[in-house]
Amino acid sequence: MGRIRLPKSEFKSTSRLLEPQFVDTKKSSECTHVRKMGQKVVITVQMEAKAIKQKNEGPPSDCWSWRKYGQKPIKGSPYPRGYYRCSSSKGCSAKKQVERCSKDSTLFIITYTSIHNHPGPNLPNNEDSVMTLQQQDQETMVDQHVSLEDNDDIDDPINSTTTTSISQVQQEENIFTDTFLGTISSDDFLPLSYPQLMNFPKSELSEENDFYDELGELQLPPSSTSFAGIFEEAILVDPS
DNA sequence: CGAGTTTGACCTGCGC
DNA sequence: GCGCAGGTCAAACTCG
Repeated sequence: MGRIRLPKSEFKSTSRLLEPQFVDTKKSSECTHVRKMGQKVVITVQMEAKAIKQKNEGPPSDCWSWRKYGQKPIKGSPYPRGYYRCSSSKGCSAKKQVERCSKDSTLFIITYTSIHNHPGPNLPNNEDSVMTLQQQDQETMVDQHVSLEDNDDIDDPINSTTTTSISQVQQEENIFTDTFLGTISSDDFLPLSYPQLMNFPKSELSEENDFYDELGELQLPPSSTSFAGIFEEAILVDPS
């Protein structure tokens, strides 16, 4: 496949600056898996084999719109890892990686990095999408484990001690829905609508804000300001 | 025609 | 410094 690339200097001055990576604050002892990610959210989703087949082996969907921008075979795993970027909003830096567990092909490991700088598509005024997602949820999700990674070892998120039990998740969901959503059923609320999953610590949010401050020309819409407020108020899951 | 996917090349960080 | 592996880019392609 023919390909024309910008010179290195040109390359850096364009795309790289537009997509800042979280600064890795840890030393080189950490695994390469997370070398460029400051913090991230790892979700493991188990799907029934039937559901996987019905979805053409695709990853479980969530409330956001994602655009795939890459796929790489992962050493030691028979399944490739897919790289997705948020396409719900222009300029959103949210990304996710989807891979399947090498030991359990029905288990999807979804890693979210960066935060959305815009409201999600299934806020309370969008009941249709919520219903659709609820149906998807019931259809495919057998179990969900959620963990908020704080740049710790995530080599085995499935067995990781940082994994939060589903009951804890539901408790947090109730808090969230009671406070912000009101009418939406917490039972069926999908992972990515879920505030603590996107609630990186404030330091990270301020880093993100610093980035936009530096850009100067990229201004967040008012709605995203309140969205960030939601994140800051949401309960943070204690991985321990 | 626009949005999303595929896929090979390229970039970068890390270990040796 | 070199090689490996992970992450990203972007042209070509597909789909609705």
